Amino acid sequence: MNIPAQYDPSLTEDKWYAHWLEAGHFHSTPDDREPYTVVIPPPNVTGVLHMGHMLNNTIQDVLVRRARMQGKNACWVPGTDHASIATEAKVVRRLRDKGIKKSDLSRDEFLGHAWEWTHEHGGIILEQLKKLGASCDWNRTRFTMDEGYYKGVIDTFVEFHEKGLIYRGVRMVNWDPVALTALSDEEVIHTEEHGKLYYVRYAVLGEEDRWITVATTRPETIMGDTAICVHPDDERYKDLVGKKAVVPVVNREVPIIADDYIDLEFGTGCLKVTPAHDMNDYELGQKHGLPTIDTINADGTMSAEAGSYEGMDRFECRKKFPEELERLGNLVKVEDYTNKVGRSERTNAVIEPRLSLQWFLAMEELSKPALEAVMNDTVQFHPPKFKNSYRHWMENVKDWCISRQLWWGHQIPAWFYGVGEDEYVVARTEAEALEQARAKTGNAGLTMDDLRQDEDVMDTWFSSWIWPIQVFDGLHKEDEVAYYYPTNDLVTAPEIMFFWVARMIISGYHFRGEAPFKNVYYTGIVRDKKGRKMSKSLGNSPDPIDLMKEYGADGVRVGMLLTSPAGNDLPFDDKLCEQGRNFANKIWNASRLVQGWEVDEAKAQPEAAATAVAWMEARSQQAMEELDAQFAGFRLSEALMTTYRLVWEEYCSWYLESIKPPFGEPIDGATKKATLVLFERMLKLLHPFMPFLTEEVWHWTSERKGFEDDLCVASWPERSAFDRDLLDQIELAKEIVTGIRNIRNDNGIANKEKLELKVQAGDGYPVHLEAWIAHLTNLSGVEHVTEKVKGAFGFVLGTHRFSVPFGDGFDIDAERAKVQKDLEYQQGFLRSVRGKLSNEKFVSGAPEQVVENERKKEADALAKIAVLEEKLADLS
RNA sequence: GGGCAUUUAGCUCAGCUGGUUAGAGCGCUACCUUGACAUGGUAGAGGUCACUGGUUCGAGUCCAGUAUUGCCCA
Repeated sequence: MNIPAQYDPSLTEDKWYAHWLEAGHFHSTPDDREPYTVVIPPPNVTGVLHMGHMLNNTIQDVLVRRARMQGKNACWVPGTDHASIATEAKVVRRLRDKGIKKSDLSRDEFLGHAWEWTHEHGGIILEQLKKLGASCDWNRTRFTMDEGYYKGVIDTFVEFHEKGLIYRGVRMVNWDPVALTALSDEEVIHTEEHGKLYYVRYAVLGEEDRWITVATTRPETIMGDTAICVHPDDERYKDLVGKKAVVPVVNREVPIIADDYIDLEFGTGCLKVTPAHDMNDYELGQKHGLPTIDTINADGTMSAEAGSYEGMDRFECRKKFPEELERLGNLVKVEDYTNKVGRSERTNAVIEPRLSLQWFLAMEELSKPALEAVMNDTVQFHPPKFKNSYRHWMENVKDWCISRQLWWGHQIPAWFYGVGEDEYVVARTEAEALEQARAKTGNAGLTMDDLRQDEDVMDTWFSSWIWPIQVFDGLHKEDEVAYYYPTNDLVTAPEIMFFWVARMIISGYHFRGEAPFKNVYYTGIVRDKKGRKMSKSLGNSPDPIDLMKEYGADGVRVGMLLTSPAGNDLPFDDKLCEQGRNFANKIWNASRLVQGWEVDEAKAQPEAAATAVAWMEARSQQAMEELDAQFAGFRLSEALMTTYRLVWEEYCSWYLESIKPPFGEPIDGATKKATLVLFERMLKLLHPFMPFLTEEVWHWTSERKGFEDDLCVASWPERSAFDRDLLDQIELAKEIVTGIRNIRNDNGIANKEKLELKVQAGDGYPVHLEAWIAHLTNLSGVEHVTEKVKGAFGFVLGTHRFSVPFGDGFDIDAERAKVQKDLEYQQGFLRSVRGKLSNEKFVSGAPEQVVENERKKEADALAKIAVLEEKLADLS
């Protein structure tokens, strides 16, 4: 076989992905096996793959592929999210580019455009995931607005409404004046921004030249003031409480009230209370029975209540209004000020707290079992540090505003039959709604034309929170959900712990009485080299598809996982993918080597090879033991590193070098056979991380007859007892090898030149490994001696002493310096050990085992020092 | 402002219940090319474990404080 020296992923990846699909390896149906289920965090339907997806889905695929090989019925359910606000914003933008305004369209016309966009761009991201090798069950692909799913969302709404948990209410909400919709708290991003703090004085009614001064960052809301508030203990203003102040410009008389909410230190200690435009003021207003005057329209312009400013943008008004205050003598001073400003996650518009009538879901009772489940580890968080913030949020959970003033999404199934805000019914279908409305009104003549459905849609998360149930149509039928639910592992970003994870656990308990998954693995944020979050606007995110073209999907997968412990940010660097690609190439070449060996069945197995086989057998078992622990703890980076070192360092650098026959010679049958067994084990361990390359070379190692022989569905290697003593002995033998190589290196002795080794063996010297050592270091022979060897390079390991007789012209000074350095190290070591042993308290206080250990170290160090001193004397 | 984390080699990270003068990968340095792979091999250098105090026979590991960086919440 003529195989190129370099691995070319483009020749294998598409081929094997198509092969796996054809074989149906990723498709799952319920059977007798233990299920292993993962539901994908559904990406936005019109999104494209970014580095965050790459990380997230690589992790999921590693877990799923490993489970599949372990004989579980692995089911990874893919799908997409309709992403109400994000998608609608994109559609609006596209229509605007075509010169169409959303307001010129009917709801149905707009939805037509949105569906068109969805069909055009939807699913691109799923195709991209296939390039990554994601082993999803594509037959199960769901969309949060496909027919069955839509129905599930509506049913959920109706059920909670029937239980009295969904209600309508006037609340202060986060209003996005650009998207013209309410947002949940989680969709608002707070950042520090520079602004100004305006000091404005209000005349106190009935007192000559008495003023009360407030500090505000939002002077444009002054016209909506309905009180001035001071702290009840504030001596400065005590006598003013109960009096009235006059709001400048609009000349409204408002009460001066007292409340301990006020921060004495902030500004002047006086607060203007504007219940219509500030969350806290609203609560103060409720508490003190203040009127609410709304001076800002939904689109962010000033309302009729703002008098001559009507129609002016709120930020323009913020500039103009203080000018009028100054003319009137009410503006005291203006300071520069930095404060937190909330902006819409989607449109970046400054959020306007706004009173509006919205739909809410009462959360307090619902969330209790979900809090409990995480705190008692029924649902385990990885890493567990996230339990803290989860608890904090769940203990302070607020009612969920689930309505959005958008068109793209699940329309709220409420129909109004009258003009009053309470004159509505909630139903699964129009027919049901009509029936209910007739019953409620007693008017049997009511028709659909008399009903008007609520214009709003539901928050996107109100559909994705039932994802682990409804991807199996679990709200409507039991067959599949009973088998696959609860799912096993969820892999997601901590940013959406509240949006999504917490709510899935809540809905899981509500609908199925148990949590939707057992483990939640939180990935970190992918950052660039400078530590910045990767984002489209910064343009610092590489295109994953380009990366996969350059380094291969396997290379990128390895790159993503190399430095990403759970919950830690991933400082991404192309270098990591390069490392992954190099690793792929290494495996490729190791395969080439093994593949190329001719076998001579008559040839006896060399002792060195037999040793190597026994050692590699034990070493790979030991690595599998480590891997199991690492996977159990979701320490995937460590698991990858364990596999990486096992394959590269131990299998390639030590094992293959140990068994390699001399150039041009065949290998003996026993060694070749054992090597193939070991190599297949390596491929299995590698497969979850590097599926394409491993599947390719898997098919070289032996004849594969059908789909069932694919590595993708091969059985995970079985654990068995292994020879730990041999592993320890080999570690010592490796040090001997290194010692001899060092002598060659330091003295410029070529590898071809045979050397003689003389050994003064101490206790536990691994004499049976000598053939192996000799093979790796090209020795002419090993001689055991009892006397010290003169005229030789030497090194000491434990109580064993090794010498290599000098050849011609060696550097005696360099050798002496080396011995001297070693001696100093040993003397320092001895001092530290003796420091402990001479400490009365250590000897009496520390456990016997520990003291014993120190005594042994002391003895070893003394022996080594004696040898080194002797050696030094020889050299002088 | 409140809460939670972080701080160990040039970089990215391990180091579990305190007990080898601290480990890995990458990078770096030296040497090595007819031989699986230079996307490689062999070897090497590199750390007062953020700082200050404390507990202990013994602290990277526990406690307190300070500083640092980051995240979440208000």
